[in-house]
Amino acid sequence: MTDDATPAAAVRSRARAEMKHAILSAARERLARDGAQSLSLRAVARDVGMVSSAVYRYVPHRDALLTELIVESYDSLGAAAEASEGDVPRGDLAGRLRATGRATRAWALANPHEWALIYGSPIPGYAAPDLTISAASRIPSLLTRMLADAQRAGVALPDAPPRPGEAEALWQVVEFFPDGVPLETVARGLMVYTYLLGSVSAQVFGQRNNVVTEAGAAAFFDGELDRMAAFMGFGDLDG
Amino acid sequence: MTDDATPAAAVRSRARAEMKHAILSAARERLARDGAQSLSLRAVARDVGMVSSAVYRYVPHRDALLTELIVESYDSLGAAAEASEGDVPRGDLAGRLRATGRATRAWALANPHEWALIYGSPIPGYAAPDLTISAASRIPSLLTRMLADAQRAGVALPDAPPRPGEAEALWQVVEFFPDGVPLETVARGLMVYTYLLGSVSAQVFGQRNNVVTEAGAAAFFDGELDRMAAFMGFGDLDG
DNA sequence: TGTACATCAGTGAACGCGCGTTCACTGATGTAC
DNA sequence: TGTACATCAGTGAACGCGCGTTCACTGATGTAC
Repeated sequence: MTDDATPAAAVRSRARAEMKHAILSAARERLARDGAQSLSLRAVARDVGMVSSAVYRYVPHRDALLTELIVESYDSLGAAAEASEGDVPRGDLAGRLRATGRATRAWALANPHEWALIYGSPIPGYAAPDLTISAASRIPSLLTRMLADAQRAGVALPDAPPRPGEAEALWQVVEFFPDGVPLETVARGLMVYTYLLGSVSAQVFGQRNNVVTEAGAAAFFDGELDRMAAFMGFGDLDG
Repeated sequence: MTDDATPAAAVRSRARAEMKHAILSAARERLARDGAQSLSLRAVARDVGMVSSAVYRYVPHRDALLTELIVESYDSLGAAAEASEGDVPRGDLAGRLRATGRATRAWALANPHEWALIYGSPIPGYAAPDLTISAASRIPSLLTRMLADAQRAGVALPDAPPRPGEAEALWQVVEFFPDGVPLETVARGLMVYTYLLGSVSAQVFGQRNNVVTEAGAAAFFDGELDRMAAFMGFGDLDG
């Protein structure tokens, strides 16, 4: 991408990259502090010590800035979850799910505005480009890998007679799984993912205020994860 | 509240009430069309054919308008869910859960901005007053009533050895249940509620685009509800 | 080595917009004597 | 019955703010001959 044909060009393009990085950092900090609604190009320009119009040398428009932050957020969360999950022995499926869930929750509580940006209400007028869609897949990938590993290891995965319409509804998800994973397992896998996002959102967005005590929130979330692991056929907590 | 001591005063207070109603209607329409972000007092004033400052005769400030819309939304959703759930025979617990879930989903898809207002990312700078908290309890009440009915009817509710920290975490929820409902049931009940909000949000906010087919979304949601019913000990789909 | 030219990051002013909220006011209506 | 007064919904102008985006420009730096 960068034109490094001459030393001077290399210097220029490095400076450009640094400037762009500074802009993104400032935007990231704004987002973390005030949320996506107050993220304006003018504010970012101010933070970085520029006149607002100068930012347009680096970012074509406000939405592009948002897109970059969305991708960064997905990646930051994905990396955190992968790191935690990777520390668990491959055979401990419930442990891998627990690590993924805990890392997701911890990241979300530490970065509530970023969480809201990627999993909260859609931003009016903003259409997420395809770029963001692939960045969103790191957590789902962890889950599908668990299920694939489980199947390879011969763990008995949830199975049941097919429900009407479900095969059609889920064909796009089914394609991500190796052959032979039961449809029931695919459906439950998507449910576990749905549950994970739902529970973490409930916690981050304050929907559990006056419901779950602050002191007990982490312990209850562990319980939720273990029950979801049982629901998924990892371990036998479900009795 | 209204001062109807004289006929004239009655006319005045009726006119006042009508005007306030018109303002709220306009605000509700704005919210439904453009979302909470674009809900401004000035826009509402325009819609209702007033100068912006006149609205202050009826609404003390923008946040109060938001609060009224939040309460209205909770009530509208609660009424819809109660109506559907009420049509199901009391003994059919899985059916009651399914009706509640379907009504919630239908309401949310029909009123996505209202859904986002009450269950989406928090609005920056807005602190929900207590008023909204009680309005939020109609759906949870439906769920606790199902569980109370189940217990009264002698249905075997989920039970398990207590998990560390969970009794402490959930004592505020436990208080809503009749004595003798197992802690495991309370925990799962909260999980079903969490799941309901999470799944509906995922659908309303477009997080299932390219995941679940549009044609199959309703069918898959039915499957989710049935699995949650089984998780709750309603019926024996769980095997 | 020296000069004319090209590049391009950053400036500053401006356009046109919308917002929440305040304030002194008008003018219609009803009330009290 | 008639007049002075009180009430109060709605007006219009203003304050002070922030936003995204455009555009002609300056001035430093590097390039080509």
